[in-house]
Amino acid sequence: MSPNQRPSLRTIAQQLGLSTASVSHAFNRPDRVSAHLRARVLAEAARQGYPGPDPAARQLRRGRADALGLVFTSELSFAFRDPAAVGFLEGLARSCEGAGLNLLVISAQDAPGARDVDAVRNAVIDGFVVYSLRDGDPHLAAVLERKLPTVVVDAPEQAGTADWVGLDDRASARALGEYLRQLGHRRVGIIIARLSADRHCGPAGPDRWAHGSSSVGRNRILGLHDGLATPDHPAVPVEEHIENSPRAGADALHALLDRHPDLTAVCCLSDVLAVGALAAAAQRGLRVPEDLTITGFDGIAEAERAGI
Amino acid sequence: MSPNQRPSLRTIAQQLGLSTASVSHAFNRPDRVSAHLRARVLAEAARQGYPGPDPAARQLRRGRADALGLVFTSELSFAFRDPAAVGFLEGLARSCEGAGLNLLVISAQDAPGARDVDAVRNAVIDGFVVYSLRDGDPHLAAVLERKLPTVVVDAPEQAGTADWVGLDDRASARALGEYLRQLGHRRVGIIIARLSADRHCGPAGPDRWAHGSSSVGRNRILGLHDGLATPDHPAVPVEEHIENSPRAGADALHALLDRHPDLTAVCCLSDVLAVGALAAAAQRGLRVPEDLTITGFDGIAEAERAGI
DNA sequence: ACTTCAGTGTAAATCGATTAACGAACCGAG
DNA sequence: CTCGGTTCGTTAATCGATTTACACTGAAGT
Repeated sequence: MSPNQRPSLRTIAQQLGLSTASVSHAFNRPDRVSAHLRARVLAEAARQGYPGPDPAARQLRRGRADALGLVFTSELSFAFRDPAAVGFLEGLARSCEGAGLNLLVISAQDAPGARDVDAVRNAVIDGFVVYSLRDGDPHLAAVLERKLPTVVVDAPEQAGTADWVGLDDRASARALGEYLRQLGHRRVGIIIARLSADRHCGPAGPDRWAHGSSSVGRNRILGLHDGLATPDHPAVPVEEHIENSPRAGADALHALLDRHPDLTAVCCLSDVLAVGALAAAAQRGLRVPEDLTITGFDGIAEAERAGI
Repeated sequence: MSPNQRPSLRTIAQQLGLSTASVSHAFNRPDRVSAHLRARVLAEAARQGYPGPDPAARQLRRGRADALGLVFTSELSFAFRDPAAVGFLEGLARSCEGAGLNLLVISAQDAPGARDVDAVRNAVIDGFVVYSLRDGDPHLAAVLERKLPTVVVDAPEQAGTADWVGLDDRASARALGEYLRQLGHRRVGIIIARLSADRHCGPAGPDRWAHGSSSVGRNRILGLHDGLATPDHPAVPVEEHIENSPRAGADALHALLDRHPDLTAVCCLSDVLAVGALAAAAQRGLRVPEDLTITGFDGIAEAERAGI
């Protein structure tokens, strides 16, 4: 009634001398009111500049938000640059569209904590998708507390009550290792990004990767080891870099070859790294695969183009 | 009380013989209740498995959702592949983190309509950011209907009551055109992606680009024209491609040069296109910039790397 | 004994909508 | 004239929390 009041179902109903129920029906259940009434309601709504039923109120009453929360890797910047992650995001976005769901992106920074976990607590959504978090990330705990339907993608594998999807990284890496072994490779190196939350950059020993907080990375290394290591040849050298990017792959390849000039193959544990490693190999005058074999991991388009 | 009821402030209050107000305070205003009471409440909450105050209810009462809606270009797939868009997304995500806001991504498909605009209608958010939509996109209308604070980025420029940020595309393109002219270029071509919603692929005449539904593209072409065209030299040939990708840039360059072998310079209206065009030029055995000048637009990292 | 005040907790209105269940009017059929 | 069946609308409970007053209890001040 009062002119400066924000319009709502009630203001419309009052103005028209109707019940809010009728107005609600006019919006949501056209078949349950007469065409005439509906027209009157819509007209009055337009007159008052009513934006339609308030989503928050509706969500409270209906108990569903028509939105999904995606808890995404800490470094959004790197995430967006990683075609594997982008591919996943794209697919998810597409499915959501199909299902009429919105997508709420929650980035899981490593930061202090409180503020950020709040994002998980306050998200108005019906369920969570958790993408590739590190072991023990507090966001996952916060997610589980919400008791909403949840799917964990890739990592961490121990996600409590939540559903999990992902590759069997260890088995596939082992297959790759065995294949390389069959090809005759005996001295193989590994390049990987961000085993753990700290910003280590350089060689990583077994103690480090066995306890890294990225289960994906850990499993891929372990798998390669399963496939490659034998009594007659020692631990596989691992080169770690903080970034997952072509540049990082290149830097790491140089570092690795400087330290182990005798390697005949290098496994990059993501395609993005492999792209950089290829470039670095070329720069060193190495022919691939004659002088050096390089492998990737993921199956992204860029990699195909680069001929990995 | 009843054992199978979902926990809420009230179930906790009842169990403890308190008022819901006290329980609410225990959660949000620790200083307004005694430490003892607070502890009891928290304990009971844990016992019942209470996930904390319901975000939807809180949002209804408080009137704010702590979330921003981003209405994003139709083709999410391309959007994610365009470093310019990704850069924007990343920056926005970062700012939201800083402000304690969540980010709700709403993709604006071209599709049928109804279903999709609903996403805009149902989004539980405090404000909109609209990124680079085509003129007349129904999503923008839906956004404006919500009467929330809104910022339109890049396009469309005529955004009604909403705020707008973006480049002065026309002026910067003109500057580029004039610069090329000074360098002595007289025969210049243009490569651009998606002037309009239809899937046109090939040469685009003035009639087409003057009425294209992408104001960004239109302005850049018009600006180049301002800077390049003179009485003694006719309209600048424009080659359009449906995609904004390196491959598209390459295809377009071939098409353009096949049709106009005498061009001395080609302006790609996005860096992504330019990257592809560079590759295509190399493939044709053209040296850049000796035989052919190629320009980009955006300032993305990949472009710098490619030496544009 | 009479304010006054600090410390704690409560009552109750409210945010804006949805939805079962019900009632009134009307209509042709028996 | 009455009965069963539609059609159109309303009543009222409810979703789960927030927040402004206000009430109560002791203790301290005068």
